[in-house]
Amino acid sequence: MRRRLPPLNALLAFEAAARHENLTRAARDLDVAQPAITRHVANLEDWVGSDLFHRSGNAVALTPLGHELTRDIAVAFDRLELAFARIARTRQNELLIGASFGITHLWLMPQITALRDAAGGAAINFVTSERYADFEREPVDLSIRFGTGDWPGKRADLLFTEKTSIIASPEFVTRHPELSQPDPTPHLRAEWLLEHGDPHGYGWMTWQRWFAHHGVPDPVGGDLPGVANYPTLLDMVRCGEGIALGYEGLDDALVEGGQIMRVGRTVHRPGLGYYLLSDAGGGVSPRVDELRGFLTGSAGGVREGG
Amino acid sequence: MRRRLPPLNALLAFEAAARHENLTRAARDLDVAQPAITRHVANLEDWVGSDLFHRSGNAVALTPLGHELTRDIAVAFDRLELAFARIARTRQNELLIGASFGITHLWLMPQITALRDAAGGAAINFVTSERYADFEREPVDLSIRFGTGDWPGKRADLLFTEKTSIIASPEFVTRHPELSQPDPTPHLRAEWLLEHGDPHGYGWMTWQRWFAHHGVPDPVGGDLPGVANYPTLLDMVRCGEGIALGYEGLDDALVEGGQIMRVGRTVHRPGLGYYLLSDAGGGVSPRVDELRGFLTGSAGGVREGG
DNA sequence: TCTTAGCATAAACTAAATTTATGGCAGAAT
DNA sequence: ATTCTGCCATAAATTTAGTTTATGCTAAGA
Repeated sequence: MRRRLPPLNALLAFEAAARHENLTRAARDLDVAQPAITRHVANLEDWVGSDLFHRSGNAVALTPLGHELTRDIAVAFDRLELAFARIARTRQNELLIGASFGITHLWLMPQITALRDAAGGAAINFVTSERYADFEREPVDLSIRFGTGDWPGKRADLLFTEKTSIIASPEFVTRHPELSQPDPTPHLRAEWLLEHGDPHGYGWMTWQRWFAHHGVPDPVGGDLPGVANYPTLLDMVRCGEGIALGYEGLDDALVEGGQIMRVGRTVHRPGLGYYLLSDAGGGVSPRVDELRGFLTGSAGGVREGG
Repeated sequence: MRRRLPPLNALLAFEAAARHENLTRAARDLDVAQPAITRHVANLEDWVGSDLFHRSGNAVALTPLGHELTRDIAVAFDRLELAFARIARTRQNELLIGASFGITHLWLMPQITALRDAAGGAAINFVTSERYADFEREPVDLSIRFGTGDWPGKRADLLFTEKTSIIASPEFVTRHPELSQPDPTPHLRAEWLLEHGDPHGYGWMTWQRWFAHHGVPDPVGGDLPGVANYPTLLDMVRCGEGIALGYEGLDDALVEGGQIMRVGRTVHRPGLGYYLLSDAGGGVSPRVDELRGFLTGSAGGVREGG
């Protein structure tokens, strides 16, 4: 198994040149003289066998091929940077966890003390974002994501499977008796619906999907304006501003406290749920293993379909 | 935005050394003398600030840190290799599509001629595997995967949302009248059930999930032995060897031909489905764009919830 | 037309990578 | 025990790849 790779330093120079679309600036960026870049780029073009830049006298512009390569090279370099950034943090006994606002505030924060204990002295930091792609850009040791469990190259441990139901404040339900029917879905009105923002790409349950699943025509024409994060959404429901889709595991505290209630039948989409992602290899930092064990245990050791 | 990366050639040497856990063989692998490797590894260890190998006189063994780094570095190099492999194929006017056996045989092959036309002269090749992770190891231009649409760094176009139902041969149904009931799920017997192999990780509908979704106790204790691929599964159902879960879009031909029939209610898990994956940047090869356009169109231009 | 920004080329130079040569350590074989 | 073998480390010599300095050319803008 012998690798077939171009000269790596040429890649570095090319990537910088592509980033700036300007060889001189790339040279400044990398702290070398301009002809060094010229040479590296020419070298790479030679290796590839095609031009990566169009030349027009005093300027360069990426060819389509150059564009494609740049993306792939940048991704590879990003990975390397991340890997080294993460081990640097590990040696400082820090742990970074990535999760959405909802998971962070509604599930991680309430058990923060136990979490710190489980991490055995490591400092735990969070990076919260509604865009899971962001976790690929941070040196996270663990992250929590919604999906099917299919993340190539990652270990994925199931935390909870998705179980959703309509949630509303008790006042809202008494004001609208149709919500107390066995299946309130056909009676929902567009103006009641509150949505968690831009979740289509992750397969989260949306109102659109809710109606599709129930075979009921969607009372909303297109997309609903989304609330920025899930805790805010729950707050709005609590205050009676409308109804939303509640996730078991995230709305439990409010339900048990009687501030919101679930109406109608709970929908279970088995195969979908929140997963705890970590590095596939495992065994790197015992801290990570401990924390993973604690978190999966804390989720109730839920098994699929359970 | 200045990158903070270790000397790249040192990474190359280290990765080879780690792969072999033997500096001498790494040197042979890279066609250099052994001390070159020693030097590079020492160099990298210096940069990182920790040992990556344990030394014991005449042998080396990776430290945990070394292991972790190796994985990450290898992934990054794999990406680079793939990127260059792909552009090499592109220049030979070849297109590579990755898909499961089921998708390949039941959906792509029947429209192969149109496909070739859409690709405008490019040679189309397929890599079929039931393990989606394999597509990360091949220089595919397009791939078809089941999931939520959340693939960071990739463009994902929805082909079909998941709609599943129980399928059986007409003979099987007449032999077992309970299958003709409005909801046959509670009456299914464990010995009838045929399963598509090892699909848990992708969120595919399995019998376990089917029963969980219907709130019916699973008649099977644990896992069912899986049939290796979906076309075979359909064949077995057609021959009356049992019943299975049929995917709309894949079993259509057999259903329309009357060789199998769907019984009971179709389950729609909106948010899950087959997606066409391509490079996020786009615009690289016009062939790819054309083919993507053709395929999404061929899937009926299904929109979510439709 | 002149100026400016930017790339290419050539030749000189430098530093980094590599090799050759050698020594030492550990485990296997005698 | 002793020898042999495989393997890593170190040092000094050497090569090559990367880099710089110097310069010329091109196109766009003042």
